[in-house]
Amino acid sequence: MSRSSNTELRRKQIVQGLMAIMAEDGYDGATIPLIAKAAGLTPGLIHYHFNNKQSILIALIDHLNDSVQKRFLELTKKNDGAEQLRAFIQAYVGLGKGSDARAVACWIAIGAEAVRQPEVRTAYQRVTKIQLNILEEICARALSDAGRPIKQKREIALGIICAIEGAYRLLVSAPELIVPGFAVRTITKMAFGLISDAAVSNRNKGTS
Amino acid sequence: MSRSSNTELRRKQIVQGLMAIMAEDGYDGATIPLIAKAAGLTPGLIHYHFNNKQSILIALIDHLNDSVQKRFLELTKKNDGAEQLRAFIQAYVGLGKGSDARAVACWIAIGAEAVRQPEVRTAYQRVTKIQLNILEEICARALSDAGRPIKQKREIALGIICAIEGAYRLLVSAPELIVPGFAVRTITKMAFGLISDAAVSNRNKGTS
Amino acid sequence: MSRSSNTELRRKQIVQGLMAIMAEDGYDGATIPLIAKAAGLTPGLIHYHFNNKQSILIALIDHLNDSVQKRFLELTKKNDGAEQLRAFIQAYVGLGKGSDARAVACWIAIGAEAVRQPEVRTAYQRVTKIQLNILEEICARALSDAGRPIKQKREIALGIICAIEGAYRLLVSAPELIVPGFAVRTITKMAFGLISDAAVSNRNKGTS
Amino acid sequence: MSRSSNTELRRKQIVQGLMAIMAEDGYDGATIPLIAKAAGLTPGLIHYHFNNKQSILIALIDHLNDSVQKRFLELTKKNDGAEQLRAFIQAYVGLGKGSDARAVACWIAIGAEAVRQPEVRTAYQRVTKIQLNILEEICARALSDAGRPIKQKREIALGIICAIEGAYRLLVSAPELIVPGFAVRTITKMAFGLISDAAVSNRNKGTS
DNA sequence: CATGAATGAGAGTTCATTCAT
DNA sequence: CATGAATGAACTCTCATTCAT
Repeated sequence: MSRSSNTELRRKQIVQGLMAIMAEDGYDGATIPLIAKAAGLTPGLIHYHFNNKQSILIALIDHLNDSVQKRFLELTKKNDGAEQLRAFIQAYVGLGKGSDARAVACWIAIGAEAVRQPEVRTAYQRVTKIQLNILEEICARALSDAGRPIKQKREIALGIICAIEGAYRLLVSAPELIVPGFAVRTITKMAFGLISDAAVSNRNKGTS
Repeated sequence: MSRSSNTELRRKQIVQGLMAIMAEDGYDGATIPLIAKAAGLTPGLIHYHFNNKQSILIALIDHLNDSVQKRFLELTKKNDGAEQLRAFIQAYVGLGKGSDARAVACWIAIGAEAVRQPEVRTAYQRVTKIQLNILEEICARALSDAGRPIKQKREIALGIICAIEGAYRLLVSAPELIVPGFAVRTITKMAFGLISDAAVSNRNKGTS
Repeated sequence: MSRSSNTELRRKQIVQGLMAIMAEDGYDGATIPLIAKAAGLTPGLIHYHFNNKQSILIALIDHLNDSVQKRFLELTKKNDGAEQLRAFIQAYVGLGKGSDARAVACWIAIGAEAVRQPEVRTAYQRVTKIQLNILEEICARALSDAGRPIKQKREIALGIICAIEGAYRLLVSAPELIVPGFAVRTITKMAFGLISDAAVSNRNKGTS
Repeated sequence: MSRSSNTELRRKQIVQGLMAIMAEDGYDGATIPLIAKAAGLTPGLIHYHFNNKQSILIALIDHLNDSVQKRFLELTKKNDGAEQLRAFIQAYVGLGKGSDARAVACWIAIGAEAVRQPEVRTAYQRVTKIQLNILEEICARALSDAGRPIKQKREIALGIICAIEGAYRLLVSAPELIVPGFAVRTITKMAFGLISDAAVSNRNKGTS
């Protein structure tokens, strides 16, 4: 092998450094010197491997997407729609089961940055859409298994994603209010409530 | 002899200024000069009426709590638990119905700041708890009306709050993914799913 | 008496306020708001009674001069030169004997301000000169009593003033180095050393 | 590969810049932009080489200590205690003989800052103690040479230090009162007065 | 690749002073 | 006399970014 570039290694170090700092200090609090220190590198080198601070954040978003998808794949081997749905929720909100509190804290900060930085919003939407599509398929299967029409798979998936994102919020922003184990338990109930409600939902149309 | 105080007026102006800027630029992007400009005041005067930037944020949190509660009170005149629950969800996620997209964007930024600033976290938790308590009482009534045990009112309320907070996130961070009218419709379904599931939830205990 | 102005009272309050704050925070640390608070007044009123901050300082210098002179007059009733010299040193460095640690700390800060503010320097020199003149007379009497020529009264007085000012410095800037009771004891010795040396000082002329 | 550091050079420049400005404008008057200008650097660079303004001051205190000690070593080659004592006083108050009026003005400002900044007080006390220890040894030798008990070396040294510090004060704060050449001449007399008084000081015990 | 010095803009904050009330 | 709101300048300090070495 020729003397290989260590760019990929460095980029990983830097993204990990951003994650470590951002989890505690937010995006603005994650300064280049702090990221460099956490990564064991010098500030100048950061800008050799990344054009600017924002592009590190984009890389982190992709990294988080990769790892949550990997975790999902590990957990779901079942063919049954309901089981896959449980596995999905496990993978996303089951903190302490392979998940990472730092990643969740970063994700909250990323959502806030998405409001103001268009490029970040695009990346945030992209990975959210990927996960939404996965979940939509799972919902379709679960609906089909339950003998319900799959027409509402999109809104059901969106509802579940909302509940998951909201649980993240409370977990990092108001941890004292959280009942242990609540998140997986309750979100699962909400998800299956939506699935079983699907056939009869026309009754509630007036409520929107 | 002495001048009459206009501090309350000024403080309101400043809080409104913070809200206007923060909705677009986040907390760190809302600099004192920008807030002052938005409020039609000079930067020096900001610090005459507030000790520091953080205390403006705390005041904004209280203001948001006040207005959302006021909106809730306006919408709920019914005695029926289910109707109150619908009204609550309306009040909180019914954007375009007296709600304010800026307020939602701010709330997202506040949750992110709550991670890193202890005083902000305290304030965030305080108002979340207030709303959680209100919702808990509504859930208790709805459960009682439906002939279900009210034991699970806390977790149900938490689940609904999660869905609402998560909907906020998507609305401001990934607006393109949102189906119009989805939020009120789906969160209402999830809420009633939890209510009607309450009596039979022992079956699902293994899923947590 | 007619409705008298309270200007003199207010000026005293303000000067006392400056002294209280300046003793701990220095001249720059003694901000108008802090002085006002210490004086139980409002910041705006400060500038009604004094043109600017510097003029409060000048007033304080005069006040300190007044009180140290008053203290000196109380202590010296003797006609004997040596006794008067002892009384003078007592009055100036005898902390704990009617003296005021705050006044000493202020005096140090005043000396530092004298370097940069010409008006302050003038005031500082003026009161130092007053005290120098008093001391010079005392030295002249002591020299005369001892049968020495009074020609060196000026330099002797200056030397004693130096020792006193230096003792102030150490007392407030390096209190841990001070041996209790050292100041009065040693400065008295140095003073009488100069007095008794006066007649024979020609021997040492080469040392300057 | 990596750049060689010029930090030491820059730190020296900055300390010199502080000294130049502080001698005229005091510590608070020596703003970062002024220091930078005097050092021929940009304000931002100041904080690259020093954590904060206070740490520049601490560095200056150490620098002043170094140079006064160096000056003392140059002047004293004698083994005779009395000669060393003369050399010490020369080194410390002999302005115009290798000394620096700016250094003296800074030293006055440093003493004033020592009152309010604990870290500065510590540094001030540290270097004062170093010089006190040196002087104490010299006094011990001089006392021994004169056939006196050395028990009082500490108080004698303190008294001389007081006189020196006080002379500094008058030199910069009330220069018009100073007689040329007075300082070295008179302090030397006071010092030798204390030395020769040592054996008979019990007589004066009542005067403290 | 890597270092770390350097820049310039801009942050939050404080202040002496003024002045309408 | 007295208040306290208001101003504008200046402060220390931090930062993303650049670039000579």
